[in-house]
Amino acid sequence: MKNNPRVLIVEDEPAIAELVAVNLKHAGFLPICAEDGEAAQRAIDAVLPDAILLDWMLPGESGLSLARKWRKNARTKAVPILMLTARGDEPDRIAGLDAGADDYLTKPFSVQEMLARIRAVLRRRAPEHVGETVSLGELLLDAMTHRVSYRGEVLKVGPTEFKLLHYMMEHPERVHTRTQLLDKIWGDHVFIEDRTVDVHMRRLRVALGSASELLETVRGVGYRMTVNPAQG
Amino acid sequence: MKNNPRVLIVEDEPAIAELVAVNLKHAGFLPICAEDGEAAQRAIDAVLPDAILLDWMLPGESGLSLARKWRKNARTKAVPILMLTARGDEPDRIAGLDAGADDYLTKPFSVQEMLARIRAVLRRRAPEHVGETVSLGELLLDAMTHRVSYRGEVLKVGPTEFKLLHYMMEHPERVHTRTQLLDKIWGDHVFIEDRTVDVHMRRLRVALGSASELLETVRGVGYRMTVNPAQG
DNA sequence: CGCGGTTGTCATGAATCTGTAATATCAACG
DNA sequence: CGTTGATATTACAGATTCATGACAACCGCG
Repeated sequence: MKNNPRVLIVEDEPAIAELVAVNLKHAGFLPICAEDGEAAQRAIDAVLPDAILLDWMLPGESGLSLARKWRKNARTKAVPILMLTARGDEPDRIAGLDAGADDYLTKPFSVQEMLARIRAVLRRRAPEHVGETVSLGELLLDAMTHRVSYRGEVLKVGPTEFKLLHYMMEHPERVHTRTQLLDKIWGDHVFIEDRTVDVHMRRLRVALGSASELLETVRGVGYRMTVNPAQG
Repeated sequence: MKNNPRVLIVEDEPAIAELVAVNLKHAGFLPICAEDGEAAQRAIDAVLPDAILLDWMLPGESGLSLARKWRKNARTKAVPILMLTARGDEPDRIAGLDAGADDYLTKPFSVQEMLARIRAVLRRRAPEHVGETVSLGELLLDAMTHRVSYRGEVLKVGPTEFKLLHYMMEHPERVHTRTQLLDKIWGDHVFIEDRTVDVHMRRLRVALGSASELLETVRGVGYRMTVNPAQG
């Protein structure tokens, strides 16, 4: 229930974007909206989504072009792309799939169909995505190899700090109270001081080096990982 | 703060029961005592508690047996049970957890630990409270990420001011008296000067910057948040 | 056993927050 | 206008909360 799949919606028509977002949220996804290629790129740079709903017609860079670009990039290569097209004719479809789209939807489409197809591409990718790498901005964490890197530099992170980081990177932008973190990372049966979390945060910060700016303290509440650290 | 969790204490030793009850009450719980299985059953029949502290050794029916019984009953099935045992050895622990206990405490136990474990089992059962994001015009407040923004700009808001803002944004276009705000945000039991609210409103306004125009003073009554501020 | 590494706790000081009171402004009304 | 009651602003001491460094217990391993 926790790790709702992030679905990036790239759509310039606010009405459609909103409609899709509402339905996705209702279906247990975490929709993120972008009105053009630039905004979409920013969103992807921030947090890698689990799937992308990409409109064919966009102001500026076309959906086709974006799909090609993301397919080339190592980081985004594996993210499934669903093209949204107003036209259903063969040439466009071919072009879209050719550019690297995993599937396509013809407007107008039924909400049910959209959800079904998103689930399908996620299932298809699921095996290779399980326990793979999480990213937050330029910070990468690979659960398999148990490695963390920032801007290419490999960081040495202790066991507990790794688990902390992993959990927080899987739930970015969200404030976690000390108690919540204890429950999730240590287990809710252990009896540990809340303040101990502070110490581990400190250790994590030291390990992260300059990447520690992504880890914010929210006074009176807890901690948060963010792509957009408040500039001091 | 009204709905203090009810904790049923099933313990035949009056001294221990009393000690536990006092500490629970002090920690914001509503303790209910029962000296044996029969009394406990009556208490449960009366009002279903939120958690049960169950002594292992009891006159009459044993704690183990009671736990099993309650676990079978549909009404009490979901109530978390914490076993109190004098012995800490493995067999007892296994038997206790096997009978359906959620956790166990070995006497003598620290009050802090007891409280922590009770809170833990309550949290475990409690639904994950999700913070919704509230908006008022271009002012956004996200409880989940604990962030406030106005026209895209992220604002730094202190703890109390955040709570104030959150509450007032959830009830916009409505005047709140100082007393009402004290009740809702500080809690209806604290004794604080009405005028203190003024100071926090001032702090909130400073934090809001230009967004402070959405926060109006209603002379002689209190404060109000509105989308349509009266023109100066 | 000793060793390096990890873990939870604590003491301390710095940073920030809080409630109150004193003072300055303001708005309404005669 | 000037009075008056209410609100805004400022200053401040006490209280919280957090960061940090130190430390002892612990663990796995040679």
